[in-house]
Amino acid sequence: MFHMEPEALERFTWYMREQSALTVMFHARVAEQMGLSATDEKCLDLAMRADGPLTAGRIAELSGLSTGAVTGVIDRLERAGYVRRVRDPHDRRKVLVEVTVGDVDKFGAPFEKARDSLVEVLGHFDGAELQVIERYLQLQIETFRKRVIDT
Amino acid sequence: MFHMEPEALERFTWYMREQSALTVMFHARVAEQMGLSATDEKCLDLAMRADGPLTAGRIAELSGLSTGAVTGVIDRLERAGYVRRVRDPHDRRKVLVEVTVGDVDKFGAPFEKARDSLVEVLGHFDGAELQVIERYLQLQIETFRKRVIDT
DNA sequence: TGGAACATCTTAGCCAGTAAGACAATTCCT
DNA sequence: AGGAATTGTCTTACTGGCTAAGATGTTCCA
Repeated sequence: MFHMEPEALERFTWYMREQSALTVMFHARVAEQMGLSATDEKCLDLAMRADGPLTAGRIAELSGLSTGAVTGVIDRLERAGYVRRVRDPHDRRKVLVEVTVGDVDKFGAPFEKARDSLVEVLGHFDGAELQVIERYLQLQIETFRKRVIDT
Repeated sequence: MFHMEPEALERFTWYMREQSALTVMFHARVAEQMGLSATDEKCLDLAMRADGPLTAGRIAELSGLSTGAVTGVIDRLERAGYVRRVRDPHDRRKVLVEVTVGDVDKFGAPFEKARDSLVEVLGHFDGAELQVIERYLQLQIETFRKRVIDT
């Protein structure tokens, strides 16, 4: 455990904040590019990052929207061709939201640009350094989720 | 320059994506905690991260909202006590939006938790490793802004 | 000085959001 | 097994923020 000077912590806080703002802008770009509202893109992202298909109700929970709003979201996503409604064969009350776009990472210029810039950034580091960065990212995600989101 | 295996790139892409989703959730938490909509919080964040006070019009540009919408945003932020309207003495058409909350980082539990988890994460690295991470963050922010946002 | 350009605010109309309840399927309980 | 309670989604009525267009007040410049 290394003790950190206050100025260093301040710098890192600034990085976090900056990264955070850029991320919000990025999502706005992606949504615009895909012809979706921020809300719809957010829900689509949830559906894509999930293991299996999500139910409409689960999307409501995860997104914080009402179930009625989610009905509208899925309507629009379905009309735009990004997802498909499938009734759950085991419980026919449920509606499974299946993402129909094979590889959405390939969808839209912002994703490609993001991927490119990631490659460019990582190209500046050697193997040992990449290990440090990877450890940092894993720890950061895990800790942030545990301490900030899941509470 | 180090050549990267495809699986490693895939892992890093996943980290980016995960971080991105967590960030969006974080902003939602902050907004909720402050009693603001996502839009209002986004605009307040813009005003806080700027060097000097922003004009209403500049906030419209940066946020992508119409000027009419920004009028409403500032109304709500002002009523909630986060900002104050000040007419620009040099150009009295302009409205400068002054953030009135001294240190907004101290505002709300989510910010504190985020700060705590940052300290916790960084505590797992020694000085040399922190330098690598800092270099990574700087490069990441700079590259991402240049390649993804400013185009 | 008078008109064009500019910055913000106001207004009307629209669309997405919530809350409450309807409908359909499932589960529980006796 | 059969009716009641529960669950999951959709529908409806209503609210509120957003856009577009125009009004108002200010500055710039010929």
